[in-house]
Amino acid sequence: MTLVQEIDTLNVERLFYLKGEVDHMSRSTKKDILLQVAERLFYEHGFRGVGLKQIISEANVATMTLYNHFSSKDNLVEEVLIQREERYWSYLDSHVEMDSDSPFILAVEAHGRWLKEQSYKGDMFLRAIEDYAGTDNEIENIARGHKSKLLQYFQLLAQRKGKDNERDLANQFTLLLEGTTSMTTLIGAEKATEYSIAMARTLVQHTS
Amino acid sequence: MTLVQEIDTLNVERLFYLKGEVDHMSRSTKKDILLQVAERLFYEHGFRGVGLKQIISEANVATMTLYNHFSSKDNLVEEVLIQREERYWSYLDSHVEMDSDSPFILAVEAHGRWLKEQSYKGDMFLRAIEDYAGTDNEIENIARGHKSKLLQYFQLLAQRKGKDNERDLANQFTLLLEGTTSMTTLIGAEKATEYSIAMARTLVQHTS
DNA sequence: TAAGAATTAGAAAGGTCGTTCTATATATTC
DNA sequence: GAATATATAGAACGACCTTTCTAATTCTTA
Repeated sequence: MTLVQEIDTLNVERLFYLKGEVDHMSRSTKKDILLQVAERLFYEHGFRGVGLKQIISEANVATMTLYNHFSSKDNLVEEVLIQREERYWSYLDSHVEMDSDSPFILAVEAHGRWLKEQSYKGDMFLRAIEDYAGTDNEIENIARGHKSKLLQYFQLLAQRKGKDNERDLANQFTLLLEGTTSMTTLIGAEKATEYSIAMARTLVQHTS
Repeated sequence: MTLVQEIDTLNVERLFYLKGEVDHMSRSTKKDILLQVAERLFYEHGFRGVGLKQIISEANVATMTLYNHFSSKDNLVEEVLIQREERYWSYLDSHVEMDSDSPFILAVEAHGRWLKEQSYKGDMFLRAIEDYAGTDNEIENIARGHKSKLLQYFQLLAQRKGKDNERDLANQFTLLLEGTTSMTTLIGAEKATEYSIAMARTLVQHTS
């Protein structure tokens, strides 16, 4: 059982909410295309900066096809976030060898690769929190859920490695990842990751 | 001469661009109110999430008063960013004692106080870069200018303190500040700053 | 007090937005 | 092959957007 799977068993309700009753096998292809196109456009221009017209146009789909799969634009945003989160965790999971000497460093490296391939410009979840905060929206919940799972991830990792200050270490590494993501917008994923790995090594060595 | 002033002399064109020909003494009160209201609303709901109608309504001014002072919404965004940047730098300048033993720590602390008072939720400049990227807009230039000035700031600080790896240190501290800002959205400025200061101390001590 | 500048409320123009509707066409399934 | 589900194009809706216009009013200042 991977670390992410373990966290999921701790948060059963949230997981159920995330996966819903969706049968992944019988998923419509059109829906997948819509999710993919929407994610790209939302990420590039922001949720509010992209209209449904552009999405259906680039997805080569009729208006009603979108509304057949998603009850509203907000619902589309929600599903985009859920899909992106799943991809992020499977990415982290597949790159972090828990029994390694330094799983923390591996996590930072994996996050760096994710940035290089999927997040060259800012963080979609943070953006969702900011854009939809205070509007009593499910979107914010989903995005915040992802972030608290990140904290849990590092906390559990610290626990596994017998660190006594799990909570502090988890927060520091989450801060490090968030900083790397922001820096990617400024100096690119390559350099940002280089610096964060250097910092991570220093932290692991010199934190009680 | 403070460190920020010194950086400004290095970037004369940009400074001139920022300050323009504006005579701060004869500035209209209405304009100030508009800038203040717009900054608050833009920060809370995003540039695209706030309409001019809401801004003029909360500022208690007429539509034409806004257009008398700003040529467009984009121009309003620009001036809001410029004003916010000025406030940020005077904030940092007034809190960082350059001759201190650890000006780096002071800078992190000052940034933390800025977050607590002015940026409880994300970074306005990063957001501007993301929202307006690729649209050939002055807004992105202003926001990116602010970020590169931040890098310069730490680079100059490192240089002053006789560190040999100025560039690396500057990038690492900028990453740290950006991470703190992001974490503020998740766990609040208080705790985020606490963690970043701890990390900063570790870094200063154990980086060549 | 007279003249010029700034501000006012509100309407109007011209767009785009999210969403719904209609009517036709294409797939899928029994 | 009939029945059911899914997709199509595109018009229509009302709401909201930024920007412009008008004409009356208030403020500033010489």
